[in-house]
Amino acid sequence: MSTSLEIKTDAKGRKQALEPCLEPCPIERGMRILGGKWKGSILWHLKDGPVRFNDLARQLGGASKKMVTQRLREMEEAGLVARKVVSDRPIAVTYEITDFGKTALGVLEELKNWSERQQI
Amino acid sequence: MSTSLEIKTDAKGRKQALEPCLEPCPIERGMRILGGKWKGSILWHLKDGPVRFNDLARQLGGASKKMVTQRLREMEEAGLVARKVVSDRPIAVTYEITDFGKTALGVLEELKNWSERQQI
DNA sequence: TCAATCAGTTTACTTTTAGTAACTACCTAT
DNA sequence: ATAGGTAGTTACTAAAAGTAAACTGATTGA
Repeated sequence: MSTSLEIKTDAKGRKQALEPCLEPCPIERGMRILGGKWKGSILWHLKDGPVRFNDLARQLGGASKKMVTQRLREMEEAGLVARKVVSDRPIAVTYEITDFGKTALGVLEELKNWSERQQI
Repeated sequence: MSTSLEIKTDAKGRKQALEPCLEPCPIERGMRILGGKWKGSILWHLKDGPVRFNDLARQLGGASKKMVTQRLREMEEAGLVARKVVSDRPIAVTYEITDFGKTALGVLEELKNWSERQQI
């Protein structure tokens, strides 16, 4: 009476999944790119324009610099953000969202709206 | 030249964030509810109707029963899924998505579509 | 000179998560 | 009796994620 069509019983009566969710199913894959702690928030903070490292760390009050650095590196590697050295002399670095990063904003927008609908 | 309006320099020249992202900002809150490993996939598998524990574990090939149990408990507590004992005698349990759980499907749909657009 | 800013890095831990594999306990069919 | 099903637990390990706080090394302003 199970509604799932994906479980089959073979000739010898053994059960097996026909379409086991291969480890990188789209939802898991997406979660691994956007789902780390702070990643969503970082991307969201960059959506209106480039932000400098320390400003970002301050806005994410609660995340340590190490965390922010680590996440930014991962996100750089994933192509979601770009690091730009604006000037040395007084060294200045900004992080900005890439075109690819922008494609993820829709997901975050949905997530944000959804969270906000749950009043707690 | 920073584009962010949220950083202010006080009377003594010290910088501070005006709107630091309070730890539970909507995006982080949402991620904590939907973002655990396997949670998204579990919810997605339940979207077409109730599924039994072992079927679910099989479909999530890769997740151990322990993981599946743990996630299901958390999701039950969050009100995303409901556990129903269908029969004892031959014991049978199904998990089904709640109305609240259904409100999260939009987010997952977006995430899934987004992931699928990145061909890798 | 002293203090503070920039953008991090490093150290030294602690906590959380994920994972395997074996086990419970009960039911059913061979 | 044995093998397989149901739905989980338990014990233990390994890896990942997180923390605070100190430290670079250069610059800038009082």
